Amino acid sequence: MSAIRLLVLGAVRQHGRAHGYQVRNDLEYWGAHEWSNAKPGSIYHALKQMAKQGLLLAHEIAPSTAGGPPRTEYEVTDKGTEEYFALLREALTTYDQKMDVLSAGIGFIVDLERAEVVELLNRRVEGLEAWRSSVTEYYTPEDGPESLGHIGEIMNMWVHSADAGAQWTRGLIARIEAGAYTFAGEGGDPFVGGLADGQENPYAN
Amino acid sequence: MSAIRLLVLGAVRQHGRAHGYQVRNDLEYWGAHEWSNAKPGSIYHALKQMAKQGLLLAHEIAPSTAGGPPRTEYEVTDKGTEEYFALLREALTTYDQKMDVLSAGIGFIVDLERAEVVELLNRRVEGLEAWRSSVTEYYTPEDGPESLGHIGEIMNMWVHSADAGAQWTRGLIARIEAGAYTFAGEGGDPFVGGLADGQENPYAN
DNA sequence: GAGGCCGTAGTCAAGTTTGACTACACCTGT
DNA sequence: ACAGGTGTAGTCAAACTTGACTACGGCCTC
Repeated sequence: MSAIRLLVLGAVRQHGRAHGYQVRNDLEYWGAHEWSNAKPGSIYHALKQMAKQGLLLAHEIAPSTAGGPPRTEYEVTDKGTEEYFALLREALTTYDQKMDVLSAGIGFIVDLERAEVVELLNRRVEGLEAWRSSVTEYYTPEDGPESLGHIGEIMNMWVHSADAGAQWTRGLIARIEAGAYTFAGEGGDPFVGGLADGQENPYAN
Repeated sequence: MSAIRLLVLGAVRQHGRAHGYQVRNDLEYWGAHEWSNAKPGSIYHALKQMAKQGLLLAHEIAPSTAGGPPRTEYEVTDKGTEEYFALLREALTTYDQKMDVLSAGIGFIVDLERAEVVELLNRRVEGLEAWRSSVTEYYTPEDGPESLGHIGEIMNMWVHSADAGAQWTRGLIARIEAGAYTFAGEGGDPFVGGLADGQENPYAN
């Protein structure tokens, strides 16, 4: 899974209804173009594709109010919402080393309830630990680690990075259990990481 | 940069002359299909593409000796060797979080000289540290980290992972400086992570 | 000895990603 | 008033990736 669908679905969902350029701006505001494949072409492609698959509803819209060509606005359908939450849960749970997907998941984490988030992250830690031991078994065979030569350093890096990932995840779990942030179903203002409609982007170049 | 070109160039280079299936097998032996995009289609595509670009020389070869369709053998050209070392150096130096590229670089690290490797890895650590401080400056603005809400956790993850990467790199540098492994220009058998011509792959499924 | 399976070697169409490009409207100075 | 810059919105071809598929020979088995 690539991060783009989750990012685009989440961005559209936060606006209720959004056109491509708005999504593109939101994602740039999050720095997503730096840690994921959220580039213009990919964003517009994802929008069209998901509209074709019924995850988004496309409204043809008259020429923009702010210059430029006419634009298409999108809305998330029920099916799209289902897909969104499936992707979000998967992003938080899977323990492979895809930083972009995990980052996207963290960005939308407050759309889930606190208890579920803790459970998903715990599953992530478990997966990471299981994977770690399967790797160390593989690269510490009876004939000793030297048999792998410098190739063993690759495994070493994986293990190191799995450990770091598990440690970070445990820290996040602790913060969340201690009451940090406001999650779904907890009243209060949900934190929205997007740009309001007229607000300018302070981080744009 | 994706890891595939480096992997394919390196694999062909180790054999001197290799056909696609051989490369595919080598990469599977290294587990590369698990941590990179080294899947059949990508491998054959990379071979053809690089042949078209003059990085590889393609020899049309008669029907295979072991059943199956006729095969094409490839050889790395001078231009390809240049590209190979450029990619290898870049893979070891750049500090972005692409595990697949770095893994591929580690796999071929002994094709460089020990002193250069240490220098490249030191550059990697420096880059990581510089990037870390630029991120922490960005997400600890004067109005405090709270302004970012849970989005700050994304930055936190990056920083955590940069720290882990730097720490692992320092460990590797120490092992290499202490004399581990045999590098280019040091005589001795270079460690070859490939399969010899008739050898079967013990890790194939 | 024929049918089926396995290993070898590679192809292909469909989908995705990339980065440069287009097209339009507003603003700004001269 | 109009040339050029800037911001808005999106398109496009080329490249890359994916995973399922083809095609062929040898081997086993009944």
